[in-house]
Amino acid sequence: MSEELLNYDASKYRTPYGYTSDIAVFTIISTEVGSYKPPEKTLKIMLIKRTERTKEGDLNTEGGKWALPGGFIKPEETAYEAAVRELREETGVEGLKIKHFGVYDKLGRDKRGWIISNAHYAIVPENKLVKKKAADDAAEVELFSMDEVFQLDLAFDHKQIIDDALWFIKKDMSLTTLAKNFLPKEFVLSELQGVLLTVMDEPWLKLDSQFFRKAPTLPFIEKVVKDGEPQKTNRWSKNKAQLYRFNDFNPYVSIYNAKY
Amino acid sequence: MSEELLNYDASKYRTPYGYTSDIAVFTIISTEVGSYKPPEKTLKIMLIKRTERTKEGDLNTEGGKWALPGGFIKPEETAYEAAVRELREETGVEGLKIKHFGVYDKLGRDKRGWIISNAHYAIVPENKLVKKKAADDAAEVELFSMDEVFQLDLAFDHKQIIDDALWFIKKDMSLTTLAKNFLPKEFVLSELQGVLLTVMDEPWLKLDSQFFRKAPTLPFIEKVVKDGEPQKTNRWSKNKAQLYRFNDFNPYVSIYNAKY
DNA sequence: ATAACAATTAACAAAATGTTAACCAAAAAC
DNA sequence: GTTTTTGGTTAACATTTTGTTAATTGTTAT
Repeated sequence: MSEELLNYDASKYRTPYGYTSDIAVFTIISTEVGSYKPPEKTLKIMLIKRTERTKEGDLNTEGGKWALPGGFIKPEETAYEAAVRELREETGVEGLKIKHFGVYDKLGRDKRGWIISNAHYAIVPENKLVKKKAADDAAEVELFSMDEVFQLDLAFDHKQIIDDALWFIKKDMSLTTLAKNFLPKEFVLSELQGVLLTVMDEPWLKLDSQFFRKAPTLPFIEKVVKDGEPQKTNRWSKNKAQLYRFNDFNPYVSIYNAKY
Repeated sequence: MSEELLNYDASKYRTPYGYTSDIAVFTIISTEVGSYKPPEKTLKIMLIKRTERTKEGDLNTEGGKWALPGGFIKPEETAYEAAVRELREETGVEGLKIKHFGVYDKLGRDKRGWIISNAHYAIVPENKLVKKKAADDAAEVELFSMDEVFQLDLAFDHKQIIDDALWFIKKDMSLTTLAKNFLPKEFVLSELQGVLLTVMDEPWLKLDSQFFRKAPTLPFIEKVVKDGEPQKTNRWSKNKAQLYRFNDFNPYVSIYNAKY
């Protein structure tokens, strides 16, 4: 560490004006498209609308614009803890996958001064989001598709943050069993396929015959079996389909032994 | 002061006491083990020793301990820019791969107060590090192997940061062409293999016959050809070996179509 | 010369993949 | 109540990619 740290002189080095935790909350919404058809799935992000005025009646910073949920971090908590807290306050949901993916610290990103944002993404299974409620300073909470969100005039640099979040979520979906956070405990292969396709677009995923042949051999999912009987459902289709669940196998891949 | 700034109630939210950028600088050191033998490669990390006392003669925070290079970020720069600057100051090298990988913000990690560290890793090809020089407040600069570093009593939470950095570098080595940052522009397959093995430990990489058959087909490296003639070298061996270089193919892998 | 050695290259059986077609049970249509 | 359609799943098979072992090549050390 350089000179600064040793002879730390607060007057010499300005301290940040604030440290915030922002969360890009993603969910996948299923819309019924007909009975006994797999529903259409769309990736959505939750945004809140900033109030025009503060409680004191002053004009609010970036008021009226849509923004990521989040807020100032208290000294006694970490950004991750703040994200957990904020997410609970905004959506009423706990125990979700939350992950840090970046820091936004460019001077000027927030007109109030030098404010650092520690950005996270979170995955909410769609059924959990019914409990969502507008929080203290949020006039409205709404879900937007990715197409919609990039049409909006977002607060601060939140467009950039969402862009990056989307990139990370795509990457994590390809490389980890992140998909399980979008799915019920026990699911059918077509549900998994649907989730993957909302985020990734590998062409072979769309080819049912290939996906349905390969998927059962994946080491991180397994058939649900009860009393020796494979469990099936006809949740989505006329024909009974095998239920699967994620096990705790940790997949590992590398570009040096992948196929191309 | 803008209107926004006035409405900001600083008393409500304490501000961090400082915002630092720390860099885990990795390099791979080759030690000759005999002529015409591929040298032994070891992953090393660069640490600096904090001085016992500040220039004013006061006891230095965490003085005498080994620490990651880094320092306070100025409001007008981003953490990334600070990392670039610090790395130049500490090693005299520019244009290197630097990547953010985490934030450390737990209260108590730095005894001086609420200080947030934005952590990066950097990759330095070994020949570049000869230019290293002790910087202003660093009594010493030294390279440590991973075994050595975890024996040391490091300053702050830098042990944790290095642990995490190592994890990220392993991951990035598997999933990106990060290896090219450890290698010269044109390299031989055994050099690539050596670099990969210092960080990853996939068993098949060690099997020469498999590695040497697969590697030439990897889409992101290509044979160096000049005037129709494949370029070869006998840098490391008696027999001439084909030179390769990375091209700009961007490899993409996924756990859903990998082999296991 | 010849043995040793690193760096390939060849050969070939075993496994995985891409592709097309068949199968099956339950609705839905007739 | 028979037939058709639909989603989920298997079967079959040619093609490609692996894992493994052996052979080849050019260069030094002896």
